[in-house]
Amino acid sequence: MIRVLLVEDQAMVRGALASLLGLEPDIEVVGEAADAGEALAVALRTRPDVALLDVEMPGDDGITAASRIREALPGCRIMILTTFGRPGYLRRAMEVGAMAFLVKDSPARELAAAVRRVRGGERVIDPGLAAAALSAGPNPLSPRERDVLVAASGGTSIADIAARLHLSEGTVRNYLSSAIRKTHARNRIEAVERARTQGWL
Amino acid sequence: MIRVLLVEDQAMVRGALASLLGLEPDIEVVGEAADAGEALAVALRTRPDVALLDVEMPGDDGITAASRIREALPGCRIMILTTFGRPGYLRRAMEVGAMAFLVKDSPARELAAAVRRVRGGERVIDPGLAAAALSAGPNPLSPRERDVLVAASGGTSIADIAARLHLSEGTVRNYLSSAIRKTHARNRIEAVERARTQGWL
DNA sequence: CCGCAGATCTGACAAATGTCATCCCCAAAC
DNA sequence: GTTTGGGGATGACATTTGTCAGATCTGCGG
Repeated sequence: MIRVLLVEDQAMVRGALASLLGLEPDIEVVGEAADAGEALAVALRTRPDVALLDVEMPGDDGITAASRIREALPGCRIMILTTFGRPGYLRRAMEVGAMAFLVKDSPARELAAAVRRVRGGERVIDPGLAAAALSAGPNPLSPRERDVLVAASGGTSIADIAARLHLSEGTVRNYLSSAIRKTHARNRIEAVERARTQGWL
Repeated sequence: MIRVLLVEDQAMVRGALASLLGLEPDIEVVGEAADAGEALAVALRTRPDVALLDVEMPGDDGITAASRIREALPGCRIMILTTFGRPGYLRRAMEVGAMAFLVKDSPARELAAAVRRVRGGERVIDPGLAAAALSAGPNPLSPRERDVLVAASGGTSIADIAARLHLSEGTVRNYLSSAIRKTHARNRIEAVERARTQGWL
């Protein structure tokens, strides 16, 4: 039996995935979690062979959770499952030692197959995605530029960003300007958009 | 047997939901579709008792698809399943004659229960969501304001919006200004954000 | 110790954006 | 038949942005 921990914030999707994996005779879902904190706790308690983590969730994301699980249970294999095949996500997932990176719009039957391959020590990564991640290069944003971009999403004004980050307005403008340049965007909103689709935020 | 059509763009989620419903002895998934066009075609071919549609998908959304299915198959009951419990979605779903409105973060076991209740002619709607939809009031945006807001998302400049919609720049500014006022936002980005979370786009 | 890069700030400037008053046209409502 | 509201436009104006050239200060590698 392959013992699997399932981490996904949307309860209905989580239950559905559990039922999907439950169909397989050699796979057993031994734990479920809805967020990063719960994920680590359940992992420690159930000691799964494989942890299957969604990236997008409230609070710390699935890759961060993966990193913590890996520290605590080095034997546990990590699989990342995500709606968005963003290059930056794949890169982070690899840095954290993930064995698989799956996108939710690939066919359902691939999930169990991937779990088996990962348990066997194989890596499972979409070749197209891998190429995109490599050709896109690493995240060009400095930590501060990233902070400012994050704060700028949702239409926050320069003045509010400055207040929230304890910076002068001029500094915020400078960071935004360089973030805009680095993302080849035409304004901060496009910059946020592009950085996000690259998985840089 | 309750014959169900499943419409969801993410293949893995679609497959997982099918497996979840497949566990029920009295429910049969007779068709699957990944977008609005496919949904109508499969509906006509399989004549399901119940169509379970996701809202967010590329191209026409699930509510639009629901409306077309209802026209073509008046006997088919419509259920809407969505990640985001946005008031405007619920309102549109009701206008289109949906019997159920479910959010993906409610528990998995509620899905089959809802399918049965809907087949029995009952409506299934989260009371909290219904209250939110009613208290939020109807969409205050005029059709044109809505168009302009949609075009403005993603950081498009005024000039580009004007070009795309064949309007003068001044007119675009006027529409954006009134959309900003109606959404109680401080700039167009916040306006897009708020309109979107209300389900007005 | 030097140089460099990142973080931070300032001031100045041009361009884009948001607001407002005012106008026209048209169709639906009263 | 007149009021009303949406669609569309113009011009003027204040504010917000994005850009650029400098200018500190810091820690780190050589």
